[in-house]
Amino acid sequence: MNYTRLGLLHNPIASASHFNQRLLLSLKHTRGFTKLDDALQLFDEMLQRQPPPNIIEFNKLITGIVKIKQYSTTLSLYKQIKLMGIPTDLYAMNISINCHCRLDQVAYGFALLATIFKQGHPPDLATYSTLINGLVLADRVFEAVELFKKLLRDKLCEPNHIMYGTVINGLCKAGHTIKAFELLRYMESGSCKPDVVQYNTVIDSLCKDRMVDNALQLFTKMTEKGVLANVITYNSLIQGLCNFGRETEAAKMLRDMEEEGVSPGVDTFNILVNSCCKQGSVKDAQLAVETMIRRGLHPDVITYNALIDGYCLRGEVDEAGKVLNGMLETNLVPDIVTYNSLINGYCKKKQIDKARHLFQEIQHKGLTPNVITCSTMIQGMFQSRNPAAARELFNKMQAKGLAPDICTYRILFHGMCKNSQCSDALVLFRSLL
DNA sequence: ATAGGGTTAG
Repeated sequence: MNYTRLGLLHNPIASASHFNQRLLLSLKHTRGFTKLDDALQLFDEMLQRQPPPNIIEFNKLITGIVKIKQYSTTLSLYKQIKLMGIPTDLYAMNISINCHCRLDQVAYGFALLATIFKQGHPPDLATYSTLINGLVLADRVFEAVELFKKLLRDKLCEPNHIMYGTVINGLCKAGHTIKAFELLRYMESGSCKPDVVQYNTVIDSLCKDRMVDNALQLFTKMTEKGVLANVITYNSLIQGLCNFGRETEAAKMLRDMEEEGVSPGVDTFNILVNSCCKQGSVKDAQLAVETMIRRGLHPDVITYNALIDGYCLRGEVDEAGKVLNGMLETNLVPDIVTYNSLINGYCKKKQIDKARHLFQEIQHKGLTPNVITCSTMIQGMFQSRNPAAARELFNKMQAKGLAPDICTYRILFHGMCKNSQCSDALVLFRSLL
């Protein structure tokens, strides 16, 4: 037995995580943190200026903060602006409404709408679009459509393509692709012609509904109408074709897009890489990655995750470890998905101790195991004939507020039965009904 | 001239 080869230092995973800790540390001082800090510092400085800057200047700065999804921060900044007696405008109101909606507080958004009215200024298209989108985000699509209809009926505004797009998106998200398609047709017949965004929304939704041929038809029609497809259009179609085993057509679509002068992006390649891996051909996936690099595109976390998962599914966890090292060399930070794949890989190879080790380590690193992480570990524990440990983790995950999903239960019942605990499994099952 | 909508990955 060669103990050196098994030693921690030579374990790609172990050395990789050491590397990763350094990365996490350096990250704190580069991205995110300081950027927001800088913005906040500038904000304080602006607030103290005499006379204070225009609200437009504040809005500009705050827009950047919204872009990095700091919605609560944004709202507290507006509160400060208000306290300083600086007059706000409709832009500020709309940004605030959007933040409330993103924070799952649509009701506050509508409260701000009332404020706008009280101040005697009419809301604009952006106000309404934001609120409609807020209802969509809250899974209240029916109300979103009702609001939209009311605006049309009462002639409160003339919808533009963004408002139509918001409603079309809502209908798609709620599973009403056909209704969305009808609204798109309505746009085509009216004066506010659909642009590529509305077509993309419906095309993507058709693909997800397994109606790839209808999506392709719509794509053709859109092109005939002179609306140019963009990279998102092609991504949706390529994804749709790959999902239903039509890889050859997907490859042709890739050639077509290039002929049309639309360059595939990292996302486009990720779809292909992922599709190759899912089909079990990690080698082809590697080739796709080489192609993307040759074209000057940089693989991202998703690219690496797909490769790692591809190897792990085949039980080739050592190969996956090599990919992980390559990922770290490019300064990319593995996320929970990366580790879920690796844990799964170890479990598949019956190396439950390594899986456990990784499970511990990600928590030290500040990553939170999710339902998939726990379910994977539970499955591994059953497979290594340790039903007690499996049950313990099952209880622990719930104690930590992680609700088991249907997969967890499937794994649990299957594992218990396989470990001669059929009657216990049945009792547990009954208790769930 | 500052706000609101679309795709992908696990």
